[in-house]
Amino acid sequence: MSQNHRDVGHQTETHDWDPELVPDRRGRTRRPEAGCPVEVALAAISGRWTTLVLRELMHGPCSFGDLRGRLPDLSAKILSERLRELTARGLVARERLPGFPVRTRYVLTSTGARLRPLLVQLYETGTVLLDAMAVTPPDAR
Amino acid sequence: MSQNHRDVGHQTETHDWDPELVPDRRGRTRRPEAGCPVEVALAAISGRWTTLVLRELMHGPCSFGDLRGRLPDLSAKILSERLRELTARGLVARERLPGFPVRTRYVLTSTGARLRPLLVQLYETGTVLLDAMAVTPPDAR
DNA sequence: CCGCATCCGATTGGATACTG
DNA sequence: CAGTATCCAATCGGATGCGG
Repeated sequence: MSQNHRDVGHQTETHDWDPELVPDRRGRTRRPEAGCPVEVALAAISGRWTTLVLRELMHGPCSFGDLRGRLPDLSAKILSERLRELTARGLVARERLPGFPVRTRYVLTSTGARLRPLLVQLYETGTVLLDAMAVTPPDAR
Repeated sequence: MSQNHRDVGHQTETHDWDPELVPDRRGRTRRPEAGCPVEVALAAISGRWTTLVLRELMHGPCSFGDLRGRLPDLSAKILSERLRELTARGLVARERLPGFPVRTRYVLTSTGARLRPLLVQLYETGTVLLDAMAVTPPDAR
């Protein structure tokens, strides 16, 4: 069930596409295009530290200082940059609480929460790769 | 079932960790560390074009020229760079066939094939994000 | 046909210091 | 407490041309 009709439509196709890997036309790109779902997901988590910031927020709302405390080696500049990006992407919301000193909370949006399965899959895949590497050391060529 | 024992062990912990998100100690890092499974998985697919090259190889073995044909906007330099990286990571194997001109085939290793669920999850997550964006336009702040 | 070498512009990450 | 401003080094992606 792999080699089939090459003879339909206007033969613009160059391939047979695996329907699990590429279920619809948006995945049949010849270049890294912004509209491709894979690129969208990668863009959502792109940038160093981003997955760690998301991990913290998955555990619940955090203030700027909370995040700095949990990720002490992440500079304020980068943290603020990441939070701005995530906010711009609609994955995180900033809540300013009244009073003094200013209190701010960062919370995952419902969209941001939907990244959870991806983070879990990243963890699982990474674990698999680590195990495979242990069996077949990286330089067994 | 969220707030519990903070009083065990030597209280080096700062958190309660979500066991689905962070099943073991390797995920409880304060920095992007090479040993963290999430970093390992991200490193495996890192680099522009990498997921596209993997997508092609998931459909079966390819020669250098096959890949160039399928991804015409990917320059030879970058393609060769990506293939070297993937090979060094143990995800792809290079097979040189005898004869002239030289024939080379690139094939996923069994380890490389295990990236499939990650690529599928990236696609699914991207689709979810695209749908969410359609409902709540990116600039609805 | 299958690549590598060189060069270069753009982007990224980070250290440091400063403000409301 | 919650960030922004500047500056700088390193990395990355890509165009072009050469070699086995």
